[in-house]
Amino acid sequence: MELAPELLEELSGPHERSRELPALEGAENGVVMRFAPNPSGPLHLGHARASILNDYYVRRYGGRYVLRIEDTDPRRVDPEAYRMVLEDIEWLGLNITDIVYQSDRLDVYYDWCRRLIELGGAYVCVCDAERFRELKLKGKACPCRERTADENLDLWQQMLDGEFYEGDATVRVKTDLAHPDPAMRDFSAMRIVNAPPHPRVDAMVFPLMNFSVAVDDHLLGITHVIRGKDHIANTGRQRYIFDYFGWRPPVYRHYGRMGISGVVLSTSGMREGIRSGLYTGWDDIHLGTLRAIARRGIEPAAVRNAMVDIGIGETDITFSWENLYARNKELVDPKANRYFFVPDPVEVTVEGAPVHEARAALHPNDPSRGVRVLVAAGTVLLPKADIEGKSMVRLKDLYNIRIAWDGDVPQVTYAGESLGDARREKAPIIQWLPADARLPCTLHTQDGDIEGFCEPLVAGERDNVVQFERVGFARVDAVDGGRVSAYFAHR
RNA sequence: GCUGCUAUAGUGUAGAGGCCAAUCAUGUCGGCCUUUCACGCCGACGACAGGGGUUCGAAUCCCCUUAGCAGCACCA
Repeated sequence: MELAPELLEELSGPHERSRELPALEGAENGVVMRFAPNPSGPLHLGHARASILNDYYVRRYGGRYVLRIEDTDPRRVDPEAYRMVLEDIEWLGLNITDIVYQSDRLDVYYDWCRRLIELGGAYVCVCDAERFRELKLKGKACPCRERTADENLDLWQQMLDGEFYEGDATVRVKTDLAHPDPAMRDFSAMRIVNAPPHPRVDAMVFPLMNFSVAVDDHLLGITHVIRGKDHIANTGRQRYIFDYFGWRPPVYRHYGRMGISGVVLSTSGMREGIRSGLYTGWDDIHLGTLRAIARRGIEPAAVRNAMVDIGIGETDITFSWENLYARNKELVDPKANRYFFVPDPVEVTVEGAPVHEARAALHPNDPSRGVRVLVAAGTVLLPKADIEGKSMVRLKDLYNIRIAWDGDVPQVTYAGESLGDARREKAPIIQWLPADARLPCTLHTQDGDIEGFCEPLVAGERDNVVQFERVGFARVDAVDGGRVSAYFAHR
């Protein structure tokens, strides 16, 4: 039998099952796109949307995908972040073809800045920033605007020669002081930063984002830019630079704001929390970093599918953890082995029970994977919350027990093996563990840690996502001296 | 305040004047299956922000209102 190609594709992985996004104008012959993070910390869900959406279109149309590290603000560069950003990109599986560090390109920016000044498109402003702001809001020119190109060239050289201190001079792009949006008026292109020193380059004059971005987008041949709408004003500013040089700007798409609840997202907030001990590190599960959700057992393809589902709409949205979990579950459910985890355990001896060997499938939909063998010799561990108030329960894959309550002390007796009996009495079927074959296990959740025990075989699942039956999916993070540490993903 | 963008079910999304008493996913609720409250299957619930226009006809076009968001840095 022949399989249809689209079926084959589906069998090849859950990767491309997501919906189709709108076409990009002018992309038919391939695209050059970019992901341009600032190396101030590891990547988070906000970065994931930007990078995956761009990645999506590069894969769809073919072309190059440039990773551009935007490290032109020494104050906002964390040397560690260079490594973390690369790690996170690899985790996401982005199809990066080129890597560019802006700190390697300062001479390029200096050169184009000089040309812009020669063209009369920029001037060196030595006004106090506050003073300039007042003038700008009134739509008035500052005195520096009248200087000739030659005078500006001199001042620019002085900036490069270190004859100005930080804050005393800046290069401004001449735009339109009457522009209805004050945000467009004569924005800065170059500035001086005396301290801290840049970790990668010995320099004091740095381009501001709008200048370096415009220059690089042109020089790198970027054809399409997909970014958040917080950049709309920047697009307008960058347009001036393109116009001065007669360059053709890329096609821009600005998607709406994405609110993410329940986690900390701001880099400064995360850093402070880590410093103060509130968080264990960049992968603390209360953070929205990719390494944090990876630790929780969320797969990169789930993030990708969730982001493509969200798309590039201009509407502001709230990110749905629920939807992400659903995406993850469809990936993880077929793979995850099943095990028993007994939270908040009660140890009981089952009166009259024969020694019995339970054979529980590692995966109910895939018998070929085999079974876990659990031997119940009479004393077992049961999840307290599941037996409270019950008179009969069935221990899954084992036998039925009857519970008589002496106050809050359960008296447990053997009630036969019949599954039919359990069904007739509507006895819940619950997980359990032999008292003598168990591993202490901590299940870390965002709401706190749950202590309990799990099957010994879980020790062999380090770094895998497993399903603790009736509890949910969890990633086995560490196995240390017979103790299991797992992170809850979702039900 | 100024400038601009957006507004479809709980959440995300499709829809570019008639094919929409509005798509898909997720969710919730029922049912089936099942030695997990997983997976799978079946069914149900649930939305065009409000008001005016234009048109034979509007979720789709225009205006107003309301709401949300973004920018107004010598950050990215």
